[in-house]
Amino acid sequence: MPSKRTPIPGPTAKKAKIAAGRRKAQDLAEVDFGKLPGYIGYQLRQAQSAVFRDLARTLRETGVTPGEISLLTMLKGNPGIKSITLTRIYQLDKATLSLSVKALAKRGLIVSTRDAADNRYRALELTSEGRAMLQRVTRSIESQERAMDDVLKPGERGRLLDLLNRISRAFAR
Amino acid sequence: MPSKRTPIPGPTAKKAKIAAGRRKAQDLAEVDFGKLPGYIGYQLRQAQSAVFRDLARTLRETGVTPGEISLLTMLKGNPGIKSITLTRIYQLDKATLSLSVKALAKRGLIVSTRDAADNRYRALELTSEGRAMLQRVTRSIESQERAMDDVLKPGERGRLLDLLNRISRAFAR
DNA sequence: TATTGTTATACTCTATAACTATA
DNA sequence: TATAGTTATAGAGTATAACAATA
Repeated sequence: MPSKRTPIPGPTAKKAKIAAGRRKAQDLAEVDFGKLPGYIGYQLRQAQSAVFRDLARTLRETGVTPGEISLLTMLKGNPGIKSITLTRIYQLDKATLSLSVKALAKRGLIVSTRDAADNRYRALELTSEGRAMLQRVTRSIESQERAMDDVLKPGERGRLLDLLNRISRAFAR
Repeated sequence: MPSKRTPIPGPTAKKAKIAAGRRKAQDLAEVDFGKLPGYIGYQLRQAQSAVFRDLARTLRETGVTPGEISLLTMLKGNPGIKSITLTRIYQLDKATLSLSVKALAKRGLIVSTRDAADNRYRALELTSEGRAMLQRVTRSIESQERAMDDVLKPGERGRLLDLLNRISRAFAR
């Protein structure tokens, strides 16, 4: 004899769940965001965090972060580049970059060798493993970029890049 | 009798410093960014971090972070809002939001009171100190937004907000 | 003295897991 | 059982300070 309340969600439970979902959506629709949506700073943060979250999901099993992809790409285009140059580009403290370099080196993706001309420097380079990894994660990046193109009309990608670039430069010191 | 090397930088030292500055700028100009500048994800991160850094500088003495400003604004427009609603909006774990709420409450900017109808909920509200603080930091936000308008042509703000919004929604799950 | 880089330490933001209280 | 919230803990990512090596 079945009990009045079955552990298997029946039609009633299912309906309740859908109703709860609607109620939540309704709650969110009623929320007043004030002036926030009109702030570029706010929309920038929302977009950046959505994109970052999505990419992190895709990259999870590679163990490479979006920031590390930038570093690997810079090393590919500029073999032998110095840490100090990268700190200037990304406005990072040299201690911060030193840790990233150490982590990438430990995983065998990059090597740092002493500069012959000036022994204070270390020349950073991709290993062949690093090059392979970069190729792999670049595919993820570019598939994400194509997903963005799906919500952009022709010409809008270029306009967005230009606008973002001008905002960056307005606050670069 | 003055030593050969004076601790006050003379014209020679000044020239050397300028030359070093030029050399650095030259180094940076020669860097190959590869495909990075063509990625929306990359430009988004650069812009967001430049804007965030600038705002953090302005807000330093208030002790309020950009994320906390969003929360305070939401509480102003939606007095009595529940934590759980905010976690859905900002895709944050309830534990993360609990810590933010605790920190703001400790500083006397918000209060959380038990909901009479359903005791599981806590209704969040601004205190008068919170309202005053929000007014103060909103001035910083809006002055930063005006600085952005300086690099935007008429109509571009609206277009940028729309583009960012579409990117956010493309990756919201 | 100035520059490059490393290490120790700490702070912020975030998540996961285990928990309590309530429905 | 499900939901709201808290606490403990841990992992990124970042900065500051002190240091060593080199110029």
